[in-house]
Amino acid sequence: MARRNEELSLLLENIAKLLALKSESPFRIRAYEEAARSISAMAEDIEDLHRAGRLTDIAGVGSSIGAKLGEYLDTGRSSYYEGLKREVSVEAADLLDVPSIGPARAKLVHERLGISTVAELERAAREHRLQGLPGFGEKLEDRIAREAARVAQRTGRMLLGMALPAAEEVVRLLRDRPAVLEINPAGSIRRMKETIGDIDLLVASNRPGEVMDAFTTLPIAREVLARGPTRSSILTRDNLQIDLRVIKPDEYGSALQYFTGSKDHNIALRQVAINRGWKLSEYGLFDAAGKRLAGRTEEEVYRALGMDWMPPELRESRGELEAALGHQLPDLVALKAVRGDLHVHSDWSDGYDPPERMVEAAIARGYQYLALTDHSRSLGVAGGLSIERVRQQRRLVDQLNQRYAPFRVLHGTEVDILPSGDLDYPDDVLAQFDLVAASVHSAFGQPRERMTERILRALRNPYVAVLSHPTGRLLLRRPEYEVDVEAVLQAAAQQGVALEVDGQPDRLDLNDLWARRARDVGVLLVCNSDAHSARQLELVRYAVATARRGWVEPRTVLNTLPIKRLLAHLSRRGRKRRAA
DNA sequence: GCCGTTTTCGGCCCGACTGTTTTCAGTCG
Repeated sequence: MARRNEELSLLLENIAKLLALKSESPFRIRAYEEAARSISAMAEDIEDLHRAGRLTDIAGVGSSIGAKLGEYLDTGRSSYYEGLKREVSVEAADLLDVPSIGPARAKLVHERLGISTVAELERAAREHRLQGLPGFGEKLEDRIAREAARVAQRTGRMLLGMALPAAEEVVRLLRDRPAVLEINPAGSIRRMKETIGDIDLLVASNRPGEVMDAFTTLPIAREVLARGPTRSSILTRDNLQIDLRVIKPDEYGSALQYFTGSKDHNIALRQVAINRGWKLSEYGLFDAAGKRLAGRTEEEVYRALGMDWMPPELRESRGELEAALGHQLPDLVALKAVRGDLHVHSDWSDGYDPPERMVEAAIARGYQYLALTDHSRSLGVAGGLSIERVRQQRRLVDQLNQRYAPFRVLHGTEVDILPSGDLDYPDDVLAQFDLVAASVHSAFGQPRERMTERILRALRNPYVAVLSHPTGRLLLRRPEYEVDVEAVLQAAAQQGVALEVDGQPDRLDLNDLWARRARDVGVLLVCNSDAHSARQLELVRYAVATARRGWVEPRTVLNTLPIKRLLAHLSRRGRKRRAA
């Protein structure tokens, strides 16, 4: 099913924005914002909670917000939101997307100048019509003009797969400078969230001036947006904004913790400190007398609060604090635990590199095995393989196995699940593959029941070992298709089919929340790159990161198995299922 | 608007920066 949590979260965020424009009580506004965050972050499906009459169990949702959510879920509308929209210009809420524009300034320009859109704001700033307003000077106006122009052309959030390499590039360029003692990405990048708003870097140094000089003069810096003693921002050639902060070495741990977030995690963590009569900030952990208890390292901060240090991927306020307090954090799957990739394409279908190069790249990564899974015949646009081509490829795979032994090449297929639920090859062809992964690439618009039955039918095929990118979403472009994922999880558990966590940055499918649910249900997962070139084998890191965000441990990840045990697993379950 | 092993009222994470001011409001993370 398409989870509606984001939709409801957005509704509350929009209400919060309109309330801000009305200069409502900041606490009321924050209540809506916090409820929105809870709903977006929680693992449960909000529709399930609503059916169970448990909406007010959600942190930050009381009777009033609960009733509004209920109304929206029942009727698809919110009379409260619609009333607000009549009262306040909805477009004006977009002004809040412009940095340096908050509720007060948005309200002011809206009421005094009738400005409702970002484009109007930009024009007004360029025509110097803002300067007369109270609190607006030349510099602010200039800044608004630039920021509004950027917002007008940008798309908002970016993929982790775009943000992380940019951040790592800056880390590489700065880490060997003498003034840089430590440097890390912080924020949602460090937590490996699937999309990123801002790229934040943290540096520990006693010589901030030198660090800022180095940062603002980097060759990749196209423009310096701000330069201060502790914080600077650049715009890269790729039009990405990167913020860098310099921290005193003694405070680096608490600062890294603080700027890594998530915000919800930090609020909850501060509460743990407060409960002990202490205070936690980015400068350290302090007792009631103001004595500093911790701050040099993150480990120190968490330990002083009675917890184990936890990987950033867990810090989403989804139970990790309780687990850390009870010393029961999961042993997360790590990239180095992956022994092979079970989903890659070669130039036989829509990949870029020939099978040999894919194999060599896999060997170079230290893998024991690789499954070539080119597309099946009906996927014409992707060069899907005819049955004859499948036979030819089998011979090539046999040769590759001789040539690269003991490395093991599995002859696989990413076979299309046709709209009927039939697979794109007959069983006698499927029987000849070492590994069959099935996936949906067509008829995305099928109604929920039909799509669900289509996928369940594919899962019942005894040759199918993996379901690839199970929900079909493309981040920032296309939502998941309508499918009862819970039913798919249950069927996969029952049939012993592994569900993929696809590492393509715009897929990350299953996502972290479904991966966690899969873990809880006892479904086997597989972290794949879905590489379409040798270079893309590295995308498996995003699959692993997504699984880690889902609390997944190595024992439930198929491709952490060494080759012998993997082959044993595939043949054992194959025999059992064909017998059944 | 939410919330409660101090509570059903009175708090709500907290500090820095910027630009505008001349002591502070607004914004941000």
